Amino acid sequence: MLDDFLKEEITRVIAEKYGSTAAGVGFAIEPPPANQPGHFGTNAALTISKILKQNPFVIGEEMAFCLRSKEYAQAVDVIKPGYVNITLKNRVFKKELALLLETDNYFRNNSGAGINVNLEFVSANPVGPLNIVSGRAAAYGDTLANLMKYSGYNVTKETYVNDFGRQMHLFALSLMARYLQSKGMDIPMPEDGYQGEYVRDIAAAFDAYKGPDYFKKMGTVKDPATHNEYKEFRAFGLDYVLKMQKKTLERFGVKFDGWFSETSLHTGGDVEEAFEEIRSRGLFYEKEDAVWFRTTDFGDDKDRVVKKTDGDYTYFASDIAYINNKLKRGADLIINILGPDHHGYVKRLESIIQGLKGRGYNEHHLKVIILQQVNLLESGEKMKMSKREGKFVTLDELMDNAGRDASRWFFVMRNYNSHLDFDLTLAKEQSDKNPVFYVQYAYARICSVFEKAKESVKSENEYGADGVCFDKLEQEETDLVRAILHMPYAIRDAADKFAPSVLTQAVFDLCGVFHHFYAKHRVVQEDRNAMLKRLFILSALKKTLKECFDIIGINAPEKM
RNA sequence: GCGCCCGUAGCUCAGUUGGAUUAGAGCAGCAGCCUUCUAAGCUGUUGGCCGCAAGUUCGAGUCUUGCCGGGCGCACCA
Repeated sequence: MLDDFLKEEITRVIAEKYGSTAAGVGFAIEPPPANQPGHFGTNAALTISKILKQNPFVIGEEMAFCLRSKEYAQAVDVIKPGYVNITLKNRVFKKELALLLETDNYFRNNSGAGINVNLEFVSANPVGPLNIVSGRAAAYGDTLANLMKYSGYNVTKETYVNDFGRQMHLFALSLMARYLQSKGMDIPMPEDGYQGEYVRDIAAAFDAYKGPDYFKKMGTVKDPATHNEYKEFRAFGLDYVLKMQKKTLERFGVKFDGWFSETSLHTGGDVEEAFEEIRSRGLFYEKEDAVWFRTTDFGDDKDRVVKKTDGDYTYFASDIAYINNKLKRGADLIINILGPDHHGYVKRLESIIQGLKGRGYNEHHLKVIILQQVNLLESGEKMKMSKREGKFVTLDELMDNAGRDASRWFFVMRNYNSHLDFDLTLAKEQSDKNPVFYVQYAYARICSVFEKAKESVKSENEYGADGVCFDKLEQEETDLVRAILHMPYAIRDAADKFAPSVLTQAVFDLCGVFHHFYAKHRVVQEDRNAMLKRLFILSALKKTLKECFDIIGINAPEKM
């Protein structure tokens, strides 16, 4: 990466001239503003001037003097407060592009080498179709997983199936009621039951699966919750919904390494094992016949019940066991992606990891990411969603209207701490307002250029690094090359910040630079040297975009 | 009342550990560009007391405090 190379070079210069203390101060490498010279600029002189207590401009001049003698430097300028801008020789760019084209892992880095990450996301109740809130989590989590893999992390993508508690129970009762109603029985839906139309569909599927004799066998149903057949409805409903959710996610391009059942934590002894660990640290106590976790030790508002007076475990108990289970499976870093209604839960999760592993465990071991809410707009109006009432837009419906690519792009284009407005009307239009078309169009255009070039260039080898001349580059060519070479940096940055939006932004910018270049310069043309040079640059761009699209999980269309 | 997130252009958002005498994009608005590799594109232009007020600093959209406004959460529910 060129950014890294220059950072090392500048650090070396600082160390030689001003010593190791100054070299330890952070600084930025960034492209200078359009009206300033240079390919890369640094504010290093400004940041170290604080500890050196010297005029930053003088420091900048001294640094520039050292840098000018380097073989890669064409020119070095020092600008007003003390910015040092480096203009690189063109052959440096050519060499770097050649490297990009030759290496398989050019866009990868090692900042997360050897770290096992358990990345949990979606984790929806298995009681219905996935909605757009899960959609945002799915797109975000999947892209983050890809980014972290590019940074060398060993990532396990996992989703948690809440098949143990009250919601599952209500769903099973709802299903049973719909089934019995379809048989003409006057069975009311449970209070807070699931009213969605899809429950009737599942009841019909149950009926088809079991056959007509099943109903006769059931006898009179007084209390569905204690009826003999309750468990069968529950099992069937769970299985049906999970298959449905898996299908939706598959269509969305998201595949989990594991679907983890909450029930298995209770049947497999994980709960007691985890409790033992926390109890041994003296963090549990009994009060009013319930067991409490002293989470206030870790900054929580109040202590939390893990085992109720009636002997049942709370949902929090499952979480304790689940985190313990993840640790046992070798996770060094546990990432939880949660919905906006869960931020009160962060302290509790942090308490768990410290209760299990001891104090001092922090965000390097557990990172909770709260995805802010998705507002669904229709013609600019906010739509209200409620799962209970069965009024919500499903992820499938979204894909029907907007397509997978636009949906995924929209979900990750904003950072996780921003509310996301998703305008259905806009997405349905599939118009140029949609940024995903802008970037895909760039890719299709490049493919089109290569198609056209076949008429005048026999073999791809002709525009390999050896066959092209970089002595002279147009401004738009230099801009394009710089934008391409910035991408590995953007990928690492996006992973470090858990922010896929950094990548979509960089891709969008890169495509803008390309469209600008395309409008100004022809690729296929009489001047053979210029043509080959541009084909060389575009082949690097094509590879770059393809990799970025793969990370984001969108298609790279050759024609549009 | 307490806690978390957020207030930047008409709308949706960028703005890296404070720094380029001019705060950036996209959409919307206005004005242009297709005998030439895809006009889903390009070019130009309009539009900002960066919520308000103090403080720290040579320097604040960025840090501190207070206030105002919006969203969400504060269960022996999940």
